[in-house]
Amino acid sequence: MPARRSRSRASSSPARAGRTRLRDVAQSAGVSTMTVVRALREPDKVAATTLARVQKVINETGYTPDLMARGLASNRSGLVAAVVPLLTNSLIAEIVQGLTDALAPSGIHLLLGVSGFSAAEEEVLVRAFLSRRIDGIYLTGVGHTKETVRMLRRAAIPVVEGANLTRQPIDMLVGYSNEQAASEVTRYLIEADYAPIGYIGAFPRDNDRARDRRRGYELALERAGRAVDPDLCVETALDIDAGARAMGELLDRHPKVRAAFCSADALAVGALFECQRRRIAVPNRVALAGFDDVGIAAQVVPALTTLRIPRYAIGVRAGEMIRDRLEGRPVKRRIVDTGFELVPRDSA
Amino acid sequence: MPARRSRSRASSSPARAGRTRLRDVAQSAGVSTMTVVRALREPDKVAATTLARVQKVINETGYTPDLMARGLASNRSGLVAAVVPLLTNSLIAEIVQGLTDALAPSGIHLLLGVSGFSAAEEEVLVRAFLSRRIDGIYLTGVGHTKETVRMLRRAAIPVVEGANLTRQPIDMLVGYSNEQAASEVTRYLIEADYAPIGYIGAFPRDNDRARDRRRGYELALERAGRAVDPDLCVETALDIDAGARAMGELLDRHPKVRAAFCSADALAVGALFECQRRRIAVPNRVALAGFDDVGIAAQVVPALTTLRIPRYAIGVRAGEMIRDRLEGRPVKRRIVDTGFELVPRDSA
DNA sequence: TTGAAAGCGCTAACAT
DNA sequence: ATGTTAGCGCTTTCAA
Repeated sequence: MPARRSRSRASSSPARAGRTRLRDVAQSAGVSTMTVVRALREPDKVAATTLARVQKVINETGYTPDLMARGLASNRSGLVAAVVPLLTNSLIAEIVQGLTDALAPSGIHLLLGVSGFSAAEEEVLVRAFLSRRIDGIYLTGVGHTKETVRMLRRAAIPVVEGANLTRQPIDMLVGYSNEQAASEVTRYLIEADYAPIGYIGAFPRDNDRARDRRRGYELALERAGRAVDPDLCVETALDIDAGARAMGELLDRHPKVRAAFCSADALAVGALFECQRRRIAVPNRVALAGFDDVGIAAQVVPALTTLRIPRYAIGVRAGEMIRDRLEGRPVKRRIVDTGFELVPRDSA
Repeated sequence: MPARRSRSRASSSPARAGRTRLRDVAQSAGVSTMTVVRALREPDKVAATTLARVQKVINETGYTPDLMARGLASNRSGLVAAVVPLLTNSLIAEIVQGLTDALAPSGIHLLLGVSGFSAAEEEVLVRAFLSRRIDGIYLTGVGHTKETVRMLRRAAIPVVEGANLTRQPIDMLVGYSNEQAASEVTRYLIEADYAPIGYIGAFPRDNDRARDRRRGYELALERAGRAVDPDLCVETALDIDAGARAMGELLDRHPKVRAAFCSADALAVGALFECQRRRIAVPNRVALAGFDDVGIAAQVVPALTTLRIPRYAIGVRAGEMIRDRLEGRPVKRRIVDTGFELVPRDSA
C-alpha cells in the first residue's frame, strides 16, 4: 500500500503549501507539540532556553493557531452570536457596538445575525449559530419562539436577552421596562395637559419592546381616566420616513391632535419633520415625545423630549455577563434592570 | 490496557451527554457515516428506503452538523468577515445589512469587526479572522496597512474592498470615486454661485473616503479658479453632534460663509440643526450639501441636497462577489464602479 | 519540564 | 449505492 500523498500527515518531505501548523513549529524547534502549546499559554512552565527557541520559530514563521481546530478540540469556539432585528437603527447599532467592544478584549468574535423582526427567522439563526458551537449569545428582546428557547436551554450556554424586562429570562438579561418607560413619557404629556395624545409606534409583531411601549402608553391614559382611542394610534415601520408618514396620517385623521408619543426617536424625528413641512408648530400646536434618546434627539430643533436608556452600556454589560460566565466568574445578578430617565426638552 | 472512558470513541454503552453526532445517527439508522452525509447533501444518490430511515433518525434526534468539525475537515469555515470603522452610521449599517442579506442564502455567517477608524486595529482584526479560517472578507475602504494586504494576499481568499475606488485593489472592489463625487457636489455649489464655500468632513486619518472627499472639494474649487482656504475647512468626528459643533466653529470663524459642503449626511444634518438654532436661514443665508443620501436627508426640512450612492447595494454586491468566488462562478468584473448621483433638493 | 497518544466530529479519497 | 480509512490542527490525558 503506497503512502498517499494528498493527505499525508508527514509534513517533512513535500514543502507544505498551506499555513504553518503547531506541529511545524514544534518540529523546527525540535520539541513536541505540547511544549509549543505551553510556550504559548503557560510560558513559565517551559524552560527558558526551550521557550526562546520556540518563540524564535514562531516569530520567523508567523505561526497563528487555527481557531477552528482549537475549537473542535477544546469544545470552545470563541464565538459569541448577536441576533438583532435590524442594523440600521441607531439604538441597535450602539448595542452591537457595545457588545463587540466588551467581547474583543477576550479575543471573542462576534457572529452577527439580522432577523428582520421575525421570531421565526431568529429561530433559524439561533439553530445555525448553535451548529457553529457558539460559546454564548445575545438576543434582542424577550419574545422568542418556544423552539428557540428550548434549543438555547438545551445548549446550556450563556444567553443574554436585552432591551426589555421579563420575570422568566432564558438565562440572563439586561434591560429595562419598556412598558413603565413608555408610561412615564405618556404621563409627562398628560400632566402637561396635552389632549388628545396620539401614538406612533413600530409594528408590534415579533417586537415585544414595541408592544410594551404601546401598552405603557395605553396604561398611562387609563390611569389618568382618559379613553384609549385606537384611531389615534398608528403603527408602522421603524425609520424616519415611516415616522413622517405616520404623523401625516395622524394629522389627517385627527387635525386636532395635540401631542404624539412616538415609541422611537427615529419615528419622532420623522414626525417632527412632517410637522415642519406642514408648518405645524412644535410644541405649540403639536407636542412630540420620542424614546431612546438617540444622538439626533438632542440636536434636532426643537430638541426632542424623550426617554434615555443606556444604549451602549446595555451592549457592554451583556458582553461582560457572557464573558464572566465563560471565564468562570460568578454572575451576581442574572437580571440587570438598567432603568431609564425621562429627558424633557423642547418638543413637549 | 483498559479502555479509557472519558474520551472513548465508542458511543454505544455510556449514554452520551453531548449532542447527537453524525456517527450516532449512522449507528441508529444502521448505516455508515458516509451514507448519512450523502442523505444530507446528495439525497438522490441514496436508496429511497435508506434515505427514509436516515431522515427519520435525524428528525427524531434533531441532529445538526457541527460546523466547526465540518470546517476543519473540509477546509471551509462558512464564515465571512466584515471589518467596518464603526456601526453607528447609517451608511455603514446599510452596507453590513446588505452583506448579511447576500450571504445568508448560502448559509454563510458574518463575523463582524469594528476597527474604529484605525488601520492598525483593522490589521489586528484581519489577523484574528484569518486564524479563524474565514472564507472571505469585506473591508471598508481601500486604505490598509502593508501587513493587512500581505496577509490577505497570502491567504488567497476572496477579498472585497468597498465604498471607494482604487486601481490596485487587493482582490475585488465595489465602490465609487469619493473624490469625483465630492468634487461634483462642490461644483454644484460653485455653479449656484455660493461663496465662500466651507468644508465639514470626517477626520481623514485612516479614512480614505474622507480624505478623497476633501480632495474632491479642493479640486472643484481649484478648477473653478477659487482659492482653497484651510480655515474654511473643519474636520471632526462622524456624527450629528460633531457636525453641529463643526458648523458652529465654521460660522464663528467665518460669519460670512455662504455654503458648506459636508462630507457625510450626518454632519450636514448636524450643521443644519446648528443653523436652525442660530436662526440662520438655509439655504438663503447658508446653503448646505451632504453626502450619502441616507434616509434622513430627504426628510429633514429643508430637504438636504446630497449625493446618492447605492448604500445597501454595495453590501449586497460585495456579498455576491464573495459568494460567486466561493461557489466557483467566475467573477466577470473585479472592480465594480457603482457610480453616484447628485440629488439637488432644498438645502442648496 | 517534557512527551506520546488518543480523539474532537466531520469530510475526502478510495474502495466495493 | 454504500462502506472504509485516514486525516483536518488542535487539546486533553496520562506518563515519564
